Amino acid sequence: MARGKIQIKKIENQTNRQVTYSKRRNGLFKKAHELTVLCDAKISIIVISSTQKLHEYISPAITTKQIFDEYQKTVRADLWSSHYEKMQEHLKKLKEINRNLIKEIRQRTGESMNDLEYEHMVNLIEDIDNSMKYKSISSRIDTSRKKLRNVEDIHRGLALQFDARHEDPHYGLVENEGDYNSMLGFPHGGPRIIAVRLPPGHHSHHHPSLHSGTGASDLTTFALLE
Amino acid sequence: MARGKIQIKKIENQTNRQVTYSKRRNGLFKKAHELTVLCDAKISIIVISSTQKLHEYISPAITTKQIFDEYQKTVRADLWSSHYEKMQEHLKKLKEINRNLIKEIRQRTGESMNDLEYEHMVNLIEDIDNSMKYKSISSRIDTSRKKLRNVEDIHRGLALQFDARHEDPHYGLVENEGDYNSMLGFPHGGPRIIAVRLPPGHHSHHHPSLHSGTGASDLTTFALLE
DNA sequence: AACTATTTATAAGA
DNA sequence: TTCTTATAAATAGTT
Repeated sequence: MARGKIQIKKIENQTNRQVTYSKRRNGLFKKAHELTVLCDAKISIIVISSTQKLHEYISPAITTKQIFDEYQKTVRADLWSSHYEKMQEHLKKLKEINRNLIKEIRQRTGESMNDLEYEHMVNLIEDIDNSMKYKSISSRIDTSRKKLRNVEDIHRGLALQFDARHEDPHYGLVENEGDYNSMLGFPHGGPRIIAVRLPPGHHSHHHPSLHSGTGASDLTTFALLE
Repeated sequence: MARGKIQIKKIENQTNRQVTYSKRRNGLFKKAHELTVLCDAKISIIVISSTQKLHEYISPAITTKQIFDEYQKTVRADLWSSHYEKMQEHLKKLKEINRNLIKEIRQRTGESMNDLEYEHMVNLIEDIDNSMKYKSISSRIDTSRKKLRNVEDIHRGLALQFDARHEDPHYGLVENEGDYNSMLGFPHGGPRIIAVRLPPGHHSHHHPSLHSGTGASDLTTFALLE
């Protein structure tokens, strides 16, 4: 940037490169320090030269470790965001499948589900959909996970009921539900849903299930790990 | 740096500071990237604004974690260097004490130690002193530690012999030997030296001890954890 | 390590 | 935010 413009590409001349490295590294650190002072920022710079020598700049009143801890926190938050978005997509798929299942079940079983139950389910799904539009993570994630579990609940219950009658539903079931839990540090599997077949006539008191009470199958789903 | 010079001190106007922060941060990252390309360097920059927002620059083909690992390695190496220097100082003190002890013992016990043994000891100490002048760490540290142990060996043996006769030696014994071992990740205490009193007439085959065979005390030192 | 001719960055204003 | 532009700073090539 002086006495002639240069291209930004590796300087092949070794001596030249060394000189430029030293000059520009100092320039970089100076700029960093100015930014620190002018804007009350905290900056960590670590530079490793082509010869593996290490230089660092660190703002006063902070340590490199502190900055790195902060960085790690943020990265984790970003993972959460991306996880959250994946959850939303997943939910969307489940919602679609559920609609199809409900529709199919209504068509196949006639009035196996009454209008009130149907409304309830649709409203629940809308509710979930709306609640997922909020992006704030931490305070809502538990609620969201519960709702997701409920949707899965419904989904599995319906799918099982459905399977009981149709061997090949031809629905685009979500094949890979995503291993969200391991991303979040849960042991493998994480919170689980289980479906149990109860004796005919038995109805759970714990869980106001949405499953239709008709037909031969009498499935009730339970959320584990509550 | 334009339309008027500014002082490098915190910009009090909030809006202004925000604008400058954004501009200069971009400038800093651009400079960093140029340095990366021109000089084949690896750079990590993490900036935390006064409002705790975090931005980062990282050179292509590397991760922040890798850079930080490298940084930690270097820091550890620096700790080693400083540890090594402390060891050298410690050795110096031990050496001085040993000289005094030897001198004292010679004076007090006459020919309890013959000239050959004395020469041997002095040469050993000189040898240690010389070897400690080399600063390369890793390849020599084990040797050095062994030699330190030997000096401690001698020191303790002499001190014990001496104490056996003089309750108050008035020597400036090193009071705090420094917990080097815990710095180096050894469990507490690390390699130890123990002095045992053997039955009169018994002489160890394992350890050509330098202690004088005269007098009532017959102490032999053993290095543990070999 | 200095020295400068130039390029680049950027402060203030729009 | 983005653009403009006068001016301050950085720096490439040279000594």
